[in-house]
Amino acid sequence: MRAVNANAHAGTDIWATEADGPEGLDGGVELAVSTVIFALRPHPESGLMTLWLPLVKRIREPYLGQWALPGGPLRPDEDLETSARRTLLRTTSVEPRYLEQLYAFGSVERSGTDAPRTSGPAQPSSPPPQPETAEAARVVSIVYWVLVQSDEAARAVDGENVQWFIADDLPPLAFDHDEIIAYALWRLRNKLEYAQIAQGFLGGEFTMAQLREVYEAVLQRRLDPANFRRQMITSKAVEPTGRKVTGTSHRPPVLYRFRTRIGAAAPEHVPRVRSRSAAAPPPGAAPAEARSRPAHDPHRGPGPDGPYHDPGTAGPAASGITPDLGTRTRPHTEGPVRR
Amino acid sequence: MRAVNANAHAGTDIWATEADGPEGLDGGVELAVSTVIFALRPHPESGLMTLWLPLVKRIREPYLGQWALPGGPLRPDEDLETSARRTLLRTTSVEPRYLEQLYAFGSVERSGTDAPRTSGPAQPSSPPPQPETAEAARVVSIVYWVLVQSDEAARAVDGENVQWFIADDLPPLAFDHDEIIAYALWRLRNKLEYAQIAQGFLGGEFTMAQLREVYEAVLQRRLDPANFRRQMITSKAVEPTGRKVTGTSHRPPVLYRFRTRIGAAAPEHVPRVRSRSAAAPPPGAAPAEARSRPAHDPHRGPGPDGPYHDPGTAGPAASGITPDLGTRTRPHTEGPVRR
DNA sequence: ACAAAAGTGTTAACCGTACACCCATGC
DNA sequence: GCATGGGTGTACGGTTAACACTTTTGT
Repeated sequence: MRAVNANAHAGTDIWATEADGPEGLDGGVELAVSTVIFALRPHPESGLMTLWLPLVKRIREPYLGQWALPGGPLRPDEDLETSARRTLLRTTSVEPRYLEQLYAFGSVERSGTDAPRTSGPAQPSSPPPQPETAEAARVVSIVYWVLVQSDEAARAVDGENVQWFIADDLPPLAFDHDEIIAYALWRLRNKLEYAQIAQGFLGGEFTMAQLREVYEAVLQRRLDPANFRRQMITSKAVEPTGRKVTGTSHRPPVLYRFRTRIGAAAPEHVPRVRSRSAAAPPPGAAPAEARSRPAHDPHRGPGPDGPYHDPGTAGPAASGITPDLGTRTRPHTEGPVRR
Repeated sequence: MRAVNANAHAGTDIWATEADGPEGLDGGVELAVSTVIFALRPHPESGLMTLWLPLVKRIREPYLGQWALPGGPLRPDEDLETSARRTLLRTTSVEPRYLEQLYAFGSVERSGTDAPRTSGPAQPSSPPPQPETAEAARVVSIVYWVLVQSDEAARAVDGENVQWFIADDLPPLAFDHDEIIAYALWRLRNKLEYAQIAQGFLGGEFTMAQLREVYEAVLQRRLDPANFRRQMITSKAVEPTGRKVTGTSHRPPVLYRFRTRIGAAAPEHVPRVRSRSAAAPPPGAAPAEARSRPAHDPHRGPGPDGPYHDPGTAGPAASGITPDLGTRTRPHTEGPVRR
């Protein structure tokens, strides 16, 4: 790669060859930035750590009164990421521990009115005739996903129109936000397996059990403590701080920290790693790149990353899609298996 | 995932809680869609298959005369992907075999003028003061990457202002297009390892040698023919058609086909797989998600996918980042190693 | 002592890798 | 027959996955 113009930026991406005259410059297309914010909190019933996210109640017509993702129009003097951070602050008053662009949603149909929108996932097909409601301008939403530390999120009380919900059990949502969230969830779960984003939910120091709890909560499956520890240690992702936790009524656990901090904004390129059965992503909605896992997330900037997973097809190299991390479900607290 | 409002679409992503009045609705922010188009052609010197991509010469002021990615403004009645396809047709007259959203680039600085744009990769930092050139509206570019079949691309002759270049040896580019291409290249190479996008360069039938040639060209390393074949076969990615190629001056090779076709548009969630040393992505530019591994690419729609790779950090599960595919470099045509 | 969780060891199965070797065809 | 890929066999080594076992603390 020969970066001739080092640090080139700016970019109008011009229709260089187009002899097009004034041509409709985004006539009527608005740009919004939305955010999917994740935090871990104990489940009200089981008490197990679970994924939660905040939604805001709409106070305008299209979908008035329904729940939607926090977001807003992009300001002319504001970067996309900055806009996402501003939304985060505004709705939850907490700082992001991890932030990354998810995807740009721009179907013509995903406009304002909750009209027809016939059926079937966003298939290529032909542009369906617009519903009656003529107004409602077209909006392209660039969505970011964010991780916030659990205890921080706990402090932030729900505001007037803001409320936290369990990510896997949401109320009816406005627009295509259910698909967006499904995609974000998929990305989070996928990326957790190859990138060190778990620290997005943790503080600077933590025990192996806490780290494992994050993985178990996000991946929704139990992990073998012994294998999990070894993998985290041998992967060089974490290192012991030397300190311990006392007063636990059992052997005092050692505290660990991540060797490298994850940023919160640029596009990144992550090396893919593994993946379990690669649960097919939500059929309808989301972006493409995400599968993969990509691994990666340099600037958190561009790119869906990676290693995301595909709708179903494995890849050539995908021959051995095998489990990973602490693997197996292990008896744990249920049944008289062990001992 | 409880899809309450099945197939919800539309979406203005409203600043629901915002009590903001008329507030600057995208005052001056324009939306463009650009495309990074890849095709394989033999290298003029070595004759080896190499990655090429078409660029267009700018005919307007910011960066007049320089090479840039094909693209144009988003039409109000056009989907993002449709816009990308239109650009592809316009510049190369070929059909896409694979198409996926790469990332949305929207830094405030990446505007029109090739002014200051100080230095350093797009770091969070504070918004640098705008250069003198007051005009040049701000543009947010949603970039797609596309794969076209080699022989098709070969037919398309270079137009007036369109010319194909070797992907790893490009001329100075306008705007931040060099970073965008670097990111797209990273994504292509990364995704090839876990998704079946190789068919984006091939026809319906091909020999193992041709398929391997695609991998070797994109990944820029030789693969062991024996192991490569086994992996492709056992991964169920391809299957023999029963037909053979004759007149080869050696044992006639069997023809294969992919078991599943890759689409060309929705966001996808791809299961991550492996990755070699996970070459760090280009520092400056790109998106975040891309790294990794990611896996997945449902709709080609949203999300960087995958398995992208990260700038450097491996993931927890990334413990065993090992090679894959046919592996090793193998003597091949050089030196008297074999036989 | 006992419970409970932290942490260590061990082993079988699987997969990636390397590389020797056989096969089929044109010249 | 011989050169040239196409295609098969196989053994080594590293990693994963499962699970038994030891350590350390509070009560």
